[in-house]
Amino acid sequence: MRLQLIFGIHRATHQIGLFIQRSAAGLTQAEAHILCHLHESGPATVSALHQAFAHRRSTLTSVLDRLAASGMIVRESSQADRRSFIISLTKAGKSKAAKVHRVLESLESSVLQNSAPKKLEAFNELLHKLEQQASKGTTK
Amino acid sequence: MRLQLIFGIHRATHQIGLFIQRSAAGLTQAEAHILCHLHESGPATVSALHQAFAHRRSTLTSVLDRLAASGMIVRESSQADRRSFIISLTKAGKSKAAKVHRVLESLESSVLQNSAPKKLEAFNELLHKLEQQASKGTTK
DNA sequence: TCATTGTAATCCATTTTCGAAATATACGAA
DNA sequence: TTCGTATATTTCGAAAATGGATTACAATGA
Repeated sequence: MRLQLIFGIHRATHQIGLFIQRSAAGLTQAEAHILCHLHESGPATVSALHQAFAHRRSTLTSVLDRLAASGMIVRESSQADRRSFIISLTKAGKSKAAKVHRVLESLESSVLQNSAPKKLEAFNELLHKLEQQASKGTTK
Repeated sequence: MRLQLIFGIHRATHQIGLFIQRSAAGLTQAEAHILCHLHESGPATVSALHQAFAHRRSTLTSVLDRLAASGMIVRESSQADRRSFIISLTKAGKSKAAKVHRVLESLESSVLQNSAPKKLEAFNELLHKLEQQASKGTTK
């Protein structure tokens, strides 16, 4: 039997990475994603970003270090839980994030246009099931 | 507007990576994928693998180096085109590949079972469109 | 044939990602 | 309070991925 989901997802991920490189000069795929997430959902903790993308926490630390070094984000320690940091976009970060988000959005919409909503639904359903199954048995 | 496809794909990729680590001791996600591909489709050139997964060629070289070093694959230069190498599984590689393939297959089938074929179709359609759009404008 | 251009894959230096251990804070129970 | 355990994040060194230059071969046209 042929693997039908996994290979495609893997290839798509790489292709998206290449796309980001071409269109978002100077940003890593991870960096672009994080900026976009912050753009969409506002300030977030490292944990939240971890949940959103399933990077390793230490990977996130590096990515955030880079984004902070280039002035895109700031870390402020949360007063609700002083172990946590709240990551938020700087002015420069907001502008960059908006730009990248626009590009990715147009990529998505060019895929989704003329496509029945049912299809998107089915796509997300399978993807979600896959994530669940893959993370089954993981306590954390 | 919210990104609906890209984030999910990214997260799923990572999750699959974690899954592979847990179930295929000692293999990288990339290594596992390559073994599975060879298992499914038989000997292949580096280019073919490149097309299948969209890794950078230099990345593939490293991955293949590792797989060769651990005795999973061999490189034989192609006689049709002596610039190319044909990658094939060794005995040990075949056994490992079959094992990993079985695991990933069962992951997929647990996702696909009880799921209308239409859904898989829709999934692949969107994924394929996405790849196309993302690689648009790329000569190579 | 020769020169030119293109393709396949690798090598090396650099960047990114990661794992394990460490640091700091939170929280529940004795 | 004080201990023990759990959570949030970072640090640091190592492994993996990458970009650019390089080598080797192929293919085309004069």
